[in-house]
Parts: sequence; C-alpha cells; structure tokens
Amino acid sequence: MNTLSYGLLSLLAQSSFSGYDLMLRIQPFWPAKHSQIYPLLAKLEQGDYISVELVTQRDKPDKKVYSLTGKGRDALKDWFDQPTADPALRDEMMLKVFCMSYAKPASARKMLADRLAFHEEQRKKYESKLVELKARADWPAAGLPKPSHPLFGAYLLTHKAIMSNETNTEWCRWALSLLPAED
Amino acid sequence: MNTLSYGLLSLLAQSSFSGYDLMLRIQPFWPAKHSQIYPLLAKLEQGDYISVELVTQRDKPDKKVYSLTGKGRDALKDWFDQPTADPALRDEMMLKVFCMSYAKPASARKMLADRLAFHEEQRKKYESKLVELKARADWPAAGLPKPSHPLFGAYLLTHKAIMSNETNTEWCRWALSLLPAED
DNA sequence: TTTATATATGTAAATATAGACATATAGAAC
DNA sequence: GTTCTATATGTCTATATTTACATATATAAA
Repeated sequence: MNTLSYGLLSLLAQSSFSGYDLMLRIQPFWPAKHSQIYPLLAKLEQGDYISVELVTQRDKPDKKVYSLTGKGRDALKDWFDQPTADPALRDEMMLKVFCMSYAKPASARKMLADRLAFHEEQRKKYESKLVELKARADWPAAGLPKPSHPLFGAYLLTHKAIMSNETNTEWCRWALSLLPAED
Repeated sequence: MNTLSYGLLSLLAQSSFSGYDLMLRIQPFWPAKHSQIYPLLAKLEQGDYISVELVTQRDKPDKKVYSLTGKGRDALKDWFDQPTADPALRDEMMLKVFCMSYAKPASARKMLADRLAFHEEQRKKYESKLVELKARADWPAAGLPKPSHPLFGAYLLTHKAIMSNETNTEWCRWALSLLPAED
C-alpha cells in the first residue's frame, strides 16, 4: 500500500469511479499514468480494499466501476493518522531559471510566457470546477460548507489550486517585467 | 541526459559545487537522494560535461568539486530552447484532504497545523536566503537586478519560493478556520 | 470512408527514484 | 571516551514511474 494506492482509495471515498476517471482526477495531486493505475486497482481489488462492477455504456466503451469496501474505509482511516510526507515539487522550468543568464532573452521570455499561459488556463479550469462544485453540493448559499460534507475536501483543494495558480501567474508576470522586452 | 542531469549542469553554471552541495541545493526544485546524484555526476564527468577536482579540507572530509565544461555549457544552451515539461506536484496531504470528512477532527487539525508550520519555516528559510543573496550579489541598492547577472535566476526563484510559501500558509490558516476548534 | 479524438482497459520493458548498506572525517555535546 | 550530527562519497537492491506496445468502441470531423 503506497501513497498512490491510498490516493485512489481517497477518491473512492467520495464516490465510485472507473479506473479511467480515477486516472484523470488524481493528476493534479499525484500525477500517474493509466499503466500505473490499472495494475494497482487490480491489486486493491484482490486485497478487498475495493470492489468492481462492470457497467455497460451505449455511447462509450464499457467500463469497470470501483467502490470502496469496509476494509478500504478502515485502511483510509488508519492512513489519516500516520505522518504525512512533505510535498514534492519537480519543475524543469525552475532548473532552467537557474541558468537563465546563459539563455537567449527570447528563449527566456517564451518559457515564462508559456508558463504564464499554463497557470492562467489552470486557474480558469479550477474556477469552473468551483462553480460546478457549489452547484452539486448545495451548501448554505451565504454560509460556508461544513467539514462533515463529503465534498468539503474537494472544496478546500479547488480553492488551493486557484490560489496557487494566481500566485504563480503573478510570479510569471513579475519575472517577465524584469526581462528586456526585445533582444 | 535526463532532467536531473540538466539540473545539475544548471546549478554548476552558477558556480562550482561538490556532489554533496549539489544534492542539498537541488532539493527545492528537483528532490533527489545522494544515491541518485553521485552516479549521475560520474556519468556526466565521463561524458565530459563536467570536470572534477579533489579538494582537501581541514575541518571537514575531503570533497570532489565539479565544474561545468565547454561541452556542458553547450548542452545547457540547447536544453534551454527545448520545450519545458509542466510542473509535477506530488502531495500526500492533498490526497488526505479529499477524504477529510472521514477523519477525526483532531487528526485533520493536526495535519493542517503541521503543514502550516512547515510553510512558515520554509518562508523564513527563503527570506534569509534572499538577504544572503542580496549581500553576495551587490546589485544597485535601490534598483533591480539585471537578467545578465549570474545570480538573477536564484533571485527569481527565491522570490517564487517565498510567494508560494506565503500562499500555502494563507490556505492552511483558512482551512483551519473552517474546522471546529474542538472535538 | 478515412481520420482523429475521447473513452476505456490492459501488459512489458526501460528508466527514475528511494531505501538500505557501507565507510570515513571532524566537531560538538555528554 | 562515547555518542551524536554534519559533512562527504559510494554501491546495491527494491520500488515507483514512464514509455511503448496492444486492443476496442463510439462520436465527430474531414
């Protein structure tokens, strides 16, 4: 049971999902390819942490929908009380920034402009997600969601993503403002 | 030549470092253990991207100091013009937040409080680094550093780290404010 | 009709990363 | 003197992760 396994269980605590869905949804927090997800789901199912159900679809290929079992729920609760690893960020851009004085000004500007666009796009994505979340969750219009609500975690994380992307956007703009506008 | 290799070259573009130093300095941008760094440095030296010099020390064990070669410098410049991978964040805490409605309130509070302390500590660390950097770099007291300055990249990255840690601190406080103060 | 894309699931091989094992020097604390 | 920590370098094994290979269905576009 590694971190990715617990991550899959964590997503399944909110709702049942297919392997494909889980793969898409876990990306922002723990990037993983489908080739890593599918074998893990098979193991988790063998270990009785999750159960499977084949769902036939008309407009799309059939899928396997996974659900958390009682044993999975227990594993999740135990996991929560264990020490949490520090976040690990791997960013090629930051490594490039180190030797930016070596780069052609045009290259540096392009790199930062690309990253700026990335963060602006991400921010939009998560703001849509927040609207969608509010519609689904129907917590008090004026008030705040309660920690007991199943979507409370998703609400916190969506806000976190928006805040991070705003800050990173701001940094990109600032960095670009320090570079000469032309070669 | 993977990303970590370029990262090591990137650090060596600023100044010569020992393997141990490189290992410590690359952590914030590309976490790696010494067991990964040392063999890579041997490969890079074999490939003539870097050169080694044995330096004897009185107060500490002797060390190997690596320097960027002409070939290394060229590789670095080529790398800069290649497309940059998106940042990859892996954070166990975020996965735990998903299923926070399942956790004991005390566990959730502790997790967020620990993370808050982590970001506050990191912020202090990078603020000290910024002071140190300004002392070393001696750019115009009132003005801003020039992109051609060897420490320009480090200056940008230190600011980025401070900004990110501030935002994450703010998020932790906000999340804690939504949780009940007692069980 | 062929082509592309999204959905959907799987395996095999290569690479990257972490953890354990190993050794050694010097300073500080006890 | 013993123990702990930081510095310093290395290897070996296990695990995690990516890339490539494989297949299939349904929709939309060209």
